[in-house]
Amino acid sequence: MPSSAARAPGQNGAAASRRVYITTPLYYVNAEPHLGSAYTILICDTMARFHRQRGTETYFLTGTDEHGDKIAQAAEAAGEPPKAYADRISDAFRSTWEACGLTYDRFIRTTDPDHVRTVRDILQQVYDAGDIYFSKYGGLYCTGCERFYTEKELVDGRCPDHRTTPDWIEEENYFFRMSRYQERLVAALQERPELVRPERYRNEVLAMLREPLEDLCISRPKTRLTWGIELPFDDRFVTYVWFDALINYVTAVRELGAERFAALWPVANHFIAKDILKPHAVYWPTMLMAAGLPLYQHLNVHGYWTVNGDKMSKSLGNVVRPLEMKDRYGMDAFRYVLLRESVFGLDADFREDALVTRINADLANNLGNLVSRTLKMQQSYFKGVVQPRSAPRPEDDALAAAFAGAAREADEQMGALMLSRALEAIWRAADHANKYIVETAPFTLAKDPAQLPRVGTILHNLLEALRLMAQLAAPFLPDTAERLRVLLALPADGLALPGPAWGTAFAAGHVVQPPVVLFPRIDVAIGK
RNA sequence: CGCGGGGUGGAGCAGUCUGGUAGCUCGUCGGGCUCAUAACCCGAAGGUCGGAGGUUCAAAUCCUCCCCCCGCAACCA
Repeated sequence: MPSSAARAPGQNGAAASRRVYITTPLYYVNAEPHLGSAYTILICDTMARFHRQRGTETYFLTGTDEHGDKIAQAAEAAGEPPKAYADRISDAFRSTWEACGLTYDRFIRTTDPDHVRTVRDILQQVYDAGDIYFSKYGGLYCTGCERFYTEKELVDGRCPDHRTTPDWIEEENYFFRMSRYQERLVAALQERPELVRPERYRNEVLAMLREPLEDLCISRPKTRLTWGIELPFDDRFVTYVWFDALINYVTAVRELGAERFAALWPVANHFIAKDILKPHAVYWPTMLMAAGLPLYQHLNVHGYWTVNGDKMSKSLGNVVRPLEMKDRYGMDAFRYVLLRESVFGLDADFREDALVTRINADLANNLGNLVSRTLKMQQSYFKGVVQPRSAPRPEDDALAAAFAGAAREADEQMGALMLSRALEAIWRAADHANKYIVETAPFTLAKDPAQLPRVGTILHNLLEALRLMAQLAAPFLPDTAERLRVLLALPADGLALPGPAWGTAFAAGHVVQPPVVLFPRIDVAIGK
């Protein structure tokens, strides 16, 4: 049954249309994966799993952005050709994401031939349409940095890095007539309030657009930079890295053929962090307008992570690496903490002590222990054999209702990108199941043989609760959901939605497994 | 006159858009249970929601002013 959220227009259009296209940013290959890059892709992975579980056609894209000045310089510093350097870092991303069990459909690289082709096609098209022109550009250029500076960026008129006075140089370049699309972009933001969300970022974009929009310089002369995609209409220049990178979102689905492109592109959901808001909320939609393509469905913007209250940086040495967290705590636990401890759109603080507390409280004590006690009783009293359910009592109905309510609320919250609240809702249902055990006290009833049928019913209900926990938690904790599914001896597709009605998933004679510890409690003092 | 974010019981955070019993997790104290990962359940203490003024029958929430903290070089989601 479709939830109210799935039907709410604008709220959850992706679900309503039964297909969704999810993208991470393309990670720039000048640094290796860290907490921030992991967070974005984890949200995307969770959303993708959520939609797939509901039978929504889902395409999920990630990849790496590999052209531009900074990469050329980093490669030189590393004593490698740019492509070899990009290969190396790109592999680091891919292998990290693979180790994390992420379920993207394609890992695109801006050096991929199909992408290069698409970029050149679009450039040519926009050029032919008259939205790209050739002009002189003057600016303050630091030869040490090989880049232009604005007056504001200079410190006492000097380059902040080299402390030299930049030269005024003039250069001829190609420009994209972005200014032409300013009004249309403002109109789009007003007509579709959820184009950029949460609202704080939409407001920020509207604030940017109160100033006149300048045209965008989209080329770099090869005399200055060769590591890029050559302009199709002038081989003396390569493409500015943002113009190149953003187009990846189109490349990936264009390669799937015209039909799927037409279906998937309008339901594009980009997920980004707030630092790259402007390219995605201003450059990209105007580029799409110029290319005659529809705008994306949503630009979803999240906040930043600090670490123990500090900005995460290499110089502070507090960079959190996803693989280290996975090795130390397990991928599901790491996923859970990131998604539970942050509110989409707001900044969040990562603290390892808070992570341990959260894992112990929610995963070990609440969910893990619920699994242990339920399966243990099922084992002790019935050797794992599921008993028939007799007529439900009010407390049984209340348990079922708690899970139905959690499912509904999780759906609603996911539609609004409130992953943390979806998890809260699901865990309230687990709470309810723990209370249900105390309330119904099957361990007391079991002492009286005459009460065994009631005990069987209670445990049957609890197994249903575990099944729904696995089902609801699956997008967030995929490995745990799978382990639970196996413990419950459910079929491989046993967690898909909509699943069997409450009380009908376990046939007579069904045998479940003895308990295992899903999440060992972590000793706070040691950290494990 | 820069831009943005934030100030909510001991700690960490939701809630503010769409005013109406101040909520969650952890911690503390007391009790219960014994199926369970010393887990689970119940109860309690603890907050003038940064300050001042205003609107309102009613303000953490709307308006005005003020104070304080944090980002805005690079790395980079």
